[in-house]
Amino acid sequence: MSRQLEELGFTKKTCTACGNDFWSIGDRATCGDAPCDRYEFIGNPATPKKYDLYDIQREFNNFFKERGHTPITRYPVLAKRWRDDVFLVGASIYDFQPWVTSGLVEPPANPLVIVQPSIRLNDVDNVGRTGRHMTCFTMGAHHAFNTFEKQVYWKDETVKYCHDFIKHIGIDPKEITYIESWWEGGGNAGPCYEICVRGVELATLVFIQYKTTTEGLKEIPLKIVDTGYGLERFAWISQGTPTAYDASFGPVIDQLKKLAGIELDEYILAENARIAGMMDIEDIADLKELRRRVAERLGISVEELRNATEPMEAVYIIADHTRCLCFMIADGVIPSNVKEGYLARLVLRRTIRFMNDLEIKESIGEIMKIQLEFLSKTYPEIKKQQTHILNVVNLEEQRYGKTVLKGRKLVEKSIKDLRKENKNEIPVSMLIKLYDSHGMPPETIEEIARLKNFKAEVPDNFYTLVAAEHSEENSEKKKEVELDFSETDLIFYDNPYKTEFEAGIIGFYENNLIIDRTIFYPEGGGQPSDVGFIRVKGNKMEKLPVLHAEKVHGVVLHRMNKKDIEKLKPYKGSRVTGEIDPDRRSSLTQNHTSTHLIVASARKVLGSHIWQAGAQKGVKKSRIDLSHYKRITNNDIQEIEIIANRYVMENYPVHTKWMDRTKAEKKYGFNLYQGGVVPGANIRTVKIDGIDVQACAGTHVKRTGDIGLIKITKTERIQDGVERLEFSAGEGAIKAVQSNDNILKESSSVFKVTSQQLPRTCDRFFSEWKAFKNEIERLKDEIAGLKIGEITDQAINVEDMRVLSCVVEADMKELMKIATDLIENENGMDVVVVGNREGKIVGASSKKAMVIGVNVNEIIMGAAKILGGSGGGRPNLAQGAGPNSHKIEEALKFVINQIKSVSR
RNA sequence: GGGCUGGUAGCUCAGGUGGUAGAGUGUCGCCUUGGCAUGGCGGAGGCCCCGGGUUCAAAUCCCGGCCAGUCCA
Repeated sequence: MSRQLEELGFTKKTCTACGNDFWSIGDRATCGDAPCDRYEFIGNPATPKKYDLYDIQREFNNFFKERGHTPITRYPVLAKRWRDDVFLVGASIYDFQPWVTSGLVEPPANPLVIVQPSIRLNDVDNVGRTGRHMTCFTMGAHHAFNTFEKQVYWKDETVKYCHDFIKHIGIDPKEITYIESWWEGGGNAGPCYEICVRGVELATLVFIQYKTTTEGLKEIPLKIVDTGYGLERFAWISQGTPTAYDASFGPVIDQLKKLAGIELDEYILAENARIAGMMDIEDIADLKELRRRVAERLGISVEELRNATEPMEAVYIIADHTRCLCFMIADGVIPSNVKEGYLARLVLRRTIRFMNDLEIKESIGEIMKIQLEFLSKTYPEIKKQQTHILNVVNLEEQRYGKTVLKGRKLVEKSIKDLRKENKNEIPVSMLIKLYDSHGMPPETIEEIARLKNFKAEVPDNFYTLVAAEHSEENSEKKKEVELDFSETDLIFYDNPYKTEFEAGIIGFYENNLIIDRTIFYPEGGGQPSDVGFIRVKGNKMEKLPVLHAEKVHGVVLHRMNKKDIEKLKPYKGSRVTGEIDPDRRSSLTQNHTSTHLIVASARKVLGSHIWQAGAQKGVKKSRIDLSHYKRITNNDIQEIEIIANRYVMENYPVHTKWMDRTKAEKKYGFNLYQGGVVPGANIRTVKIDGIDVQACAGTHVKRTGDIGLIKITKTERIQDGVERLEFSAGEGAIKAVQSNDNILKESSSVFKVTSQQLPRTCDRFFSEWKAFKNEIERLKDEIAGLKIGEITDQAINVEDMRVLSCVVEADMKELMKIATDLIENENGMDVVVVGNREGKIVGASSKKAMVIGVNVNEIIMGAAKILGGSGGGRPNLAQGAGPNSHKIEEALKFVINQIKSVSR
């Protein structure tokens, strides 16, 4: 590891401050990294020439291109495009994991150079405040992938390249230190050098040679040079600006300053960045400490410092976040409440909050335009997505507005409720609840409370407390099945329409038969397995059903009934014939090709951001999940349906072809992985000319015309940002249409109208029904009034109360009306209890009766007990019922007796 | 994928512990005024999201579903 450095005149030393080993030219006590050394470049650039971020990117690319590296265009920041273990690209090496780094797939070039925008959100709180943290940064990297057969270059050359590049841009080698360290990440590990100049770490050179596993480090067949140059830092050190932000996106900051009407205090910023550089900032407590130290150094109070710096920091945060959002959304992230979409929403809402702090009147779309304008010069692909980005951002802003408005009302109500309880502070538990369930940022709650002269204190560890609310769930890990069989030959690929075949039995695993070749499609890629039969060749044995097929490490397991497996066991090594259910296969095939057509149509109708987020094919119906930032309207669905069916009618051939993964990616891009990330060095491409290409292992029709008909039957919002379409293909589609037809016919026959008239008829019936309902209500009221006249003379006097207790021909509703009317309408009644022949009773009482001590609910309860049921209600109005309706007179007598006993 | 909210009049929302569905706003009519702004009075407008269950009784309690919001991985 050291030969090259020695050759360059470096010697190894130990840092007197941190104890790490490092290399440098000449005498030196400290390692060159913060906090052992402080920033020495602010206001004092380390290079003779000033580089902006674009200059340094070009310089970096050209430097390595001239030295035999092939430049590769950047990958999308949405890592999901080719891998399913992380959401976003956090470093250039993510582009090549796991296929290239595992040695399975050839790299796109070797050696290569790439300038990769990368996103890391774990330090989002530090952004804008430390002068160096960003959510989105540009990682320059040169990579070499060394295999046993092909050695490209390793440590010595890497160090030399790095050294030469730093020298090339004009930094004095005496200022460079190489700190020896160890690196781990993304499932790989190896020794590394951290390269520092004037207190700032500019690059890391990693020599990956291990895989990190639960059992520890495992050597991998490849030796990978993984370098990472923080290009923003290079721009910063070359310009000597107070912060890395000014150096990286100064023009955006200038415009934001104008909009917000603020000036930056370069002196404070520089001092802040210098001190921040000395600190390892991880949480809010660290940030507070940073403020304290900066204030002390400047000789002002923390309060004064905060007032001075917060607006500047907000500008930096907005500039940083909008840049991050541009990449995210341009590359296909749709803001939502889950996964990477949630991360985008988080950043977006944070941006809006800081815009509000600065009282910027413009919408976030306007701010994004500034950023887009700036980025478009370097990234034309972002410019292309401008309309889409602005659509998404504007919609999100509206949504956030609604959320905050709702939350604000909730907070105001909560304060009101708390005041009633004589409290003057919002408890932390409520802050957590408001944030967790309603998305109210605690700072916003604090602000509202302050306006209402109410207290609310957000603890420093607020987000830790929120996290504690969420109990940990443990994910079950699937048991790895170890099989010692050679891979099964999948003959359905060569002969997709074949339904019978012959093969040899090579073994058994649990309830599964293993044969050397098969036409059974094993479940995968959202396509269910084939089913069918197997029989021993030339034997009189009956056909044995195959229930299911799945592929484990290339071996297809044919699941069968246990008794059938036992029957087959003696025939190991024999030949078998097999057949699959042809109708099932043909339906699944039609359904599968249809998914490709529907996704392609959806992209056409809704935009190129449409991405398949999952799919499940079936015989009768299938479904696909599409990423889209709003609900798909019925109009859109119908248009998608028409285009998909047009593709069918135009009868395109469907080409399938096995291709080298890297070559396929180069040719078709990541749209290949629309249907999900597929494994392996070689991938099978399914191409419908001019419409769609996907990496797909499923079975497909020869020509789109074979599908027959595609019918989208249902849409459903399965998540924010993901819409599910259900559809049927071929005969299934016809059946779906017929079933809709039946529903229509059945419904219209109920009304005895044609189906064309159905909507109008339904509407008419419904409004008539409502009108009748109201009419009945009114009539019951009237009837109750009439019945009152018939019974008032049955009232008796108990002490000085008028009491009525009798049977009336009336239903529950009428009984209620009678009882309440008699009490309320100044008939002089004090207690009324009425019952009917069905065993229902209702009682009501006047205030006077209640003062005397008559509680109708208790009386009714007792009376209902006589009826064999129960009842209750409020002291002035109660109801009850029971099955022994013939005892109604007895119950009513009981009522009188009760009132008498109470009034005495 | 998991957790937590919510779904009631056209709109915004109330409805401790099951017991006659409410307010504000809008709408319509009448009154006040020379007319308007306004003010007063009155009316209409509810499958209390859907489907089960518990109960004498469910907007309310329980289970399932649909829709929306939100936090976390």
